[in-house]
Amino acid sequence: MEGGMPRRGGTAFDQAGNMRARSAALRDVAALAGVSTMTVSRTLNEPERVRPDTRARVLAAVERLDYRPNQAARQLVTGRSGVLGVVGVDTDLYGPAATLYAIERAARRSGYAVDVAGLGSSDPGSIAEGVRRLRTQQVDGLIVVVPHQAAADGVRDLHPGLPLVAVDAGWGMPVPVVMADQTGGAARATGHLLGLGHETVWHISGPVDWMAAQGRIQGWRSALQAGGRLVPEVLSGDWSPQSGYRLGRHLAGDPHITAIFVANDQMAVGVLRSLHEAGRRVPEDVSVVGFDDIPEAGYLWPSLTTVRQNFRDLGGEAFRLLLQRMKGGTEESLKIISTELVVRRSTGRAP
Amino acid sequence: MEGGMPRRGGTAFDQAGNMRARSAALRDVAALAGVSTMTVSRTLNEPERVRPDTRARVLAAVERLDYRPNQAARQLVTGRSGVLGVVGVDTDLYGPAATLYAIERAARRSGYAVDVAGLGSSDPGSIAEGVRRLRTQQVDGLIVVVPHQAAADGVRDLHPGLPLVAVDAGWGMPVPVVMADQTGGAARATGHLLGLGHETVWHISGPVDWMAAQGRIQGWRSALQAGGRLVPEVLSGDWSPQSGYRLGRHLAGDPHITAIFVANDQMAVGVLRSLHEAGRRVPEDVSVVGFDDIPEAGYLWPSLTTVRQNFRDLGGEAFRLLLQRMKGGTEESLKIISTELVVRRSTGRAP
DNA sequence: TACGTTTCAGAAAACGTTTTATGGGCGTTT
DNA sequence: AAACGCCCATAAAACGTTTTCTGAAACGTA
Repeated sequence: MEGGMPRRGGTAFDQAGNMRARSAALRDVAALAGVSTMTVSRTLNEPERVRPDTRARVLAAVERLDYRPNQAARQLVTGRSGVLGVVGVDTDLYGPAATLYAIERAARRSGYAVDVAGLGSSDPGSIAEGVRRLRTQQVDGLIVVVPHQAAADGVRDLHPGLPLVAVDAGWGMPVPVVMADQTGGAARATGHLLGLGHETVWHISGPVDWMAAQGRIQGWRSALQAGGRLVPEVLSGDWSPQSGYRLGRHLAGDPHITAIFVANDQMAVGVLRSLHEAGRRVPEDVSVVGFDDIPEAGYLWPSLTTVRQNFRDLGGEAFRLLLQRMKGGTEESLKIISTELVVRRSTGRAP
Repeated sequence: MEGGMPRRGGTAFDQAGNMRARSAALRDVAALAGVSTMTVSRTLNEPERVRPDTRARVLAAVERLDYRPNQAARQLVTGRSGVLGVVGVDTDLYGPAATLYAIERAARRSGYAVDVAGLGSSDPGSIAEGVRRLRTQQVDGLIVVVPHQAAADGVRDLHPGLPLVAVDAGWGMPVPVVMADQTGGAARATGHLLGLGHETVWHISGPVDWMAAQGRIQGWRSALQAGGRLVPEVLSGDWSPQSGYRLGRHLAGDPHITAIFVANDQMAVGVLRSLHEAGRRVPEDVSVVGFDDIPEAGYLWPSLTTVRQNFRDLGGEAFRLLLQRMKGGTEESLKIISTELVVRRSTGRAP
């Protein structure tokens, strides 16, 4: 190798002799505009502090070279990456996906990028692993969407020193939490059915290690108890239509059962099906309420009475709280997103 | 301010006098282990090139200080960030969400982080903007999940110089493309209906500016033409159950229509509903086929015959192709993921 | 005109890692 | 016993930005 040219300050050529092997740096812009790198940096970050004509010259150079600041270099000195991490379960479920999109949208509006880390499972170890991955990426803040009890426990043990907000993690966490009003929604759903004259309401729940499942069970139970009703045994599914179908078949066989509150709409689809197969009409013989209000809910046959969760608000609030923490604020530490009962045709008066 | 201590090399104290205001750097580990920073770096990156006893000492120090490499610094010198960008439409639709998760999973397995950029709309400008955002984040490669025609056009104009793979973008792109076999799936669905004795098959499509919608229209049309059948006018929806319902009502009124191929399962839900309301039985009077095989499909009433897309494969292949490109390979440039007709109870012999 | 104040721009150091080049110790070969 | 390699470890430079400090010019006022 003969000598080699100095790397710093020289015009960039690639092996073939073409210009621009490496992309433009601050230095290149500065040279073209005839100013120092600092002036370029300032022009970009605090434009008002540089004289209009200088600014114009710099911006022209930026434009001409298609200059894009190197985030890594900036981050190295500022300590901020402009990236937010989102840890979530790796699932097709409507809720988590919708929440993720809402977070991303809110973050983007504020100029943050979003790094996602999916989790195969969600034991405390696995969630710690996800957090570790994102910390390695130097994220400025973290939103943990971990609806499992175990995961929530994992959140407690997390390394501090990084702003963090949990979504759906239940009460009593050492970090700010945003969650939908599962309990209230479930109670309203149950109350609605009781109000229609049903003796009691059966419940098909989600996996009991999910916070949301627990909240819905609790709301359902307390509504029954408030009305002095018998609290039937909880049937526990896994959120899938298939599990709804399977458990629904049990219930369909018992003619005394006239009202079912299902913990999510997907399982409700399976329940509706099992009732159809058993020849029990909805809502004439049996009333069904779901949870989530997935887009299909209003177009099932019959259309599904359900509890709507506003995932967009959920994600938006999670981001807002995180931003607050990142700025050092600490006012709010729990935000409950209200849920809404949407009455459609799958519920009717008790037979 | 009195003097101030030198920042470099000094032990880190915060204002209160506690240690570890800043997190451990290579230098700190090196000091503790009694070696140079380079030895630490090598221990972490090429462990076999350092003597076992030294290695042990270094690793102990790493452990003790809870050292995590600073990605920004590493990236600054290597030019690699270890981050992949995924730009996608900002939607709740099952397909895109499932694809994103599949990509994330595959990337994670290979040690890459994933940065997502949602798009409000997907005109060429908006997609260029999304790509720009991710380039700023110094991603090592880019997967563009942009099912719109307009977006696909936008991909053509993208800045080169960054490995890029498009998902669902159609043929003839200047970049590698991974897509599901929309056309074949639609043709099989249509052929299935014709095989059951139906005169012809009506089609409710997705928005015609979506590549997937175009592919399915084309498959449906060619299957009809191959059978010498009349090709009815295409009714175009927006993927939502509501639009399926609205368009379904038109078709439900015409007793000559006995077979409908719907471009996705969500719209099919709306179609089923409109048929029920009109008193037309499925499959006795009308047969319906959907597309996607969403989890609910098998539990609708009647269960829905549909074309299954393997989104996991789609995402996995997209990542594989991208990795290939990032390594400089250029063998494959088009990968078609096969689709599969799943026959259930919503299709039957022509009346 | 001289002085103090403000505004604008530049120089140098620093962020934490890897790349490249160099040096010392040790075993093997003649 | 000297010379040659090889392995292991180190020193210094470089990546591209911002922070901090310093200087010069421009402005207003006395």
